[in-house]
Amino acid sequence: MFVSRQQCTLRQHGDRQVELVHTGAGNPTLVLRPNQQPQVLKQGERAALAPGDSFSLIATKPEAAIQLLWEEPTPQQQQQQQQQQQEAPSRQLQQQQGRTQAAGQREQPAVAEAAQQAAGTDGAAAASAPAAAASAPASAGKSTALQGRPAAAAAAAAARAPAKPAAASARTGQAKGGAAGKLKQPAAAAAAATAAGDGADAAKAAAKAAKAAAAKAQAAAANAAKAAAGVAAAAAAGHRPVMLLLVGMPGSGKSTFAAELAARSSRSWVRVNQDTIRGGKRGERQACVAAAAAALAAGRSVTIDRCNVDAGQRSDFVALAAAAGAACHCLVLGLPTALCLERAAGRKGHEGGVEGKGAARVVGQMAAQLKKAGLPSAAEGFQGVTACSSPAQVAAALQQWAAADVGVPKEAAAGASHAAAAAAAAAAAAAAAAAAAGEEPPTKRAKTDSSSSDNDQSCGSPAAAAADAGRGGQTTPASKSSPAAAAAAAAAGPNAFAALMRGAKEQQQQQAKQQPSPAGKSIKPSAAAAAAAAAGGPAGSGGWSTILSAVAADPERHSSSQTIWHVDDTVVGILDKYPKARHHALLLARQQGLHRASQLGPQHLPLLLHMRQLALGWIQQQQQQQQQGEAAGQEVRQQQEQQPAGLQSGQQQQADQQQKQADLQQPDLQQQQQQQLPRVPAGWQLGFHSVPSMAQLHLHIISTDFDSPCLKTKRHWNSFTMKFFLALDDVLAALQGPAGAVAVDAAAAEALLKQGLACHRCGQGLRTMPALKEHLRSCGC
DNA sequence: GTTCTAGAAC
DNA sequence: GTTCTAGAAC
Repeated sequence: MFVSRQQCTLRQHGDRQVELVHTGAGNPTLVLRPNQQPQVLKQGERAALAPGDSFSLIATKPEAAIQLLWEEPTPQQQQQQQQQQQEAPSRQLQQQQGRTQAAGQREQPAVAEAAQQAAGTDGAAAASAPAAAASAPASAGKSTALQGRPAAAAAAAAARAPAKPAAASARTGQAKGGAAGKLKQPAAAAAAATAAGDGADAAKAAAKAAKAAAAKAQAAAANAAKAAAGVAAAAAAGHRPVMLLLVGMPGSGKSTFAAELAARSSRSWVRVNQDTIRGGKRGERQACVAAAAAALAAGRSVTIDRCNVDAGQRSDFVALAAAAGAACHCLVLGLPTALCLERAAGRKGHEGGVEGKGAARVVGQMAAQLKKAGLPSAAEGFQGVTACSSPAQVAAALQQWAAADVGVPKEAAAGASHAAAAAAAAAAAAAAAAAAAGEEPPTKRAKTDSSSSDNDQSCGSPAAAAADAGRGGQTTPASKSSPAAAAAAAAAGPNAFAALMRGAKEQQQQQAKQQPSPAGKSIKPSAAAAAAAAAGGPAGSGGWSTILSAVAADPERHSSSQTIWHVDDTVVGILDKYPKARHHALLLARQQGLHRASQLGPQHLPLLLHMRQLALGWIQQQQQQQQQGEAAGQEVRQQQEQQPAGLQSGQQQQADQQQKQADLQQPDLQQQQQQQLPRVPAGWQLGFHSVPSMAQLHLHIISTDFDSPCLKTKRHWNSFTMKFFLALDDVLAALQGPAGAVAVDAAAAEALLKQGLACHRCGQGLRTMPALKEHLRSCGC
């Protein structure tokens, strides 16, 4: 199987229409865009793109190729554009400043830049698909094409090209580099003068410093006041703004993350960047604080896109958010220094001038500062701190942030249709329950945990916070002595699955009462269930078998339950009511009538890839939570000391170790190199049951420890360890193969469930389930 | 999917 | 006697 996925953002391209054109050898390429249905692009087909579109390309075969085409403007249009640019550069700058980076770029076309990069740096990738060049349509003259470039290469080049607002084009040479170095803090000046023994100057400097401090306090108070009013108004309208403070060295992808988040999220995000805060030029931190306050005042969420290397630099923003009543989260983009350096050195037109040969010095300085300062801590006032140490983790964090609605109050989320409103509501409910029971809410608990170590990291990703809150509600049920506590406990109590099971039964009973038979006797529940099953799907013979269909059809109805961890237009993620391992979740397809893997076809590839991405994100959250629970503060400090980059976490070490195990388990390195999708971590498996008991296609996400009291029977065991379990990647391969389908022999699959028990690791046969479980505990295989 | 229970296995 | 399984019921 070959699946290559690349993400990129299309920059403004004048007023020209931009299109993706498939020029490959007949293998479809998938085009994914936020808030749009995935599009399968076949040979010769085109997809129109709007300026600022963020999109992903998934090439399903190496020879698949995509070209970016655009209509050349007429001379008259060119003249008109030039005139507009000459007349209103300042207006353009102002407009750019107020927009997201992804949507506001009016610089040179990304496609052209991508082509330049491809010619210079991506020759190998381009050369990997000579067929694409040969098959490129002769459309020159009317359009300009990236001739001979496969989709993956084009997308990779575009993705590597750093996003670049128009402000950068207007930046003067004077603004580059050391503007920040010329700034002096009043307090520092006063201290210096005092140390020099200059009494009069010292007094002047002290007075100046005091005046500056007073002015700063006054400005902070004013900022907080207007921000608080905006946040309160937005909250009343159902969308409480949040602040996301990014931490990372140049080249770590902060700006790209902010732009992508703005493009993908249903929230309205404002990106505050210190490099462009002063009319496109670098400004002071306080200007960023003011801009953040203005964003919150306007009811918008805000990303703080600057290095934010130490707690001191972050404190003003945290204080602002706290004063305004907005949740403040921290995301650390702790990518390896070498990678950041490579990125920074290779980019052109960076808004802060950190590029080319000069980038090494800046990146080095920032790396040293970050290492010295250590990881941000929730104790600084963050609701959550998420540390990413690889591009894959950053991508997962982006996906989570784009999908989650952090900070949405419960009452607002109840009627919201946004993806993770349910999770946010669950978190709020669990927090209320914990508070009513005299406990700290999850967010405060995170602070307490992290306070055990200055450098401890807590993982406060949106969904992780919700999941954490959910578990808290389960393990520490609230007292029902007060109405508030009872309501909260009801919201955070038994999960949706249990409620649904009860609901289905009650519904059957009600139907039986309301529809007496002609003889005056009630219809048996089993008859009603059979009717429901016949209408709802092929699986099962009771009402329970259609429960998942009910969740998939109407997740909002069950939004008070913490078992729902993800909702979007195509899938719903829930925790398995009866987990067969320490970690076990399900991703439900929402398409009606889609019940089992044997119904899948190539048209479902976007859905399955989407599920795969979500599943990996959920796994990462579980790993983070596990790491958070296991890691003592001392261990974390030791790990940080061992990592030169200063940001690589214990979690990454664990991931690396798992990756090594995965490598050992998967010796086909060539295939792995071709397959550019992130791999499923060792110790986890994703897949479908060949013959599911329950209707509605559901992907199992399960850890392979199989350590759970709910795993009781031979059927349970074999359903996850035999070929009865269809691995997602095998399903993807089958759908891309000649058959384009998953072949399932139901009778053979059922027979597998009755075979003898054997350890999934060492293969040892065991006679009974208790013997197997004892073996799993003691064998260490 | 789980729970219940009769009966086989030990 | 207890433990465990398999199938019916839900």
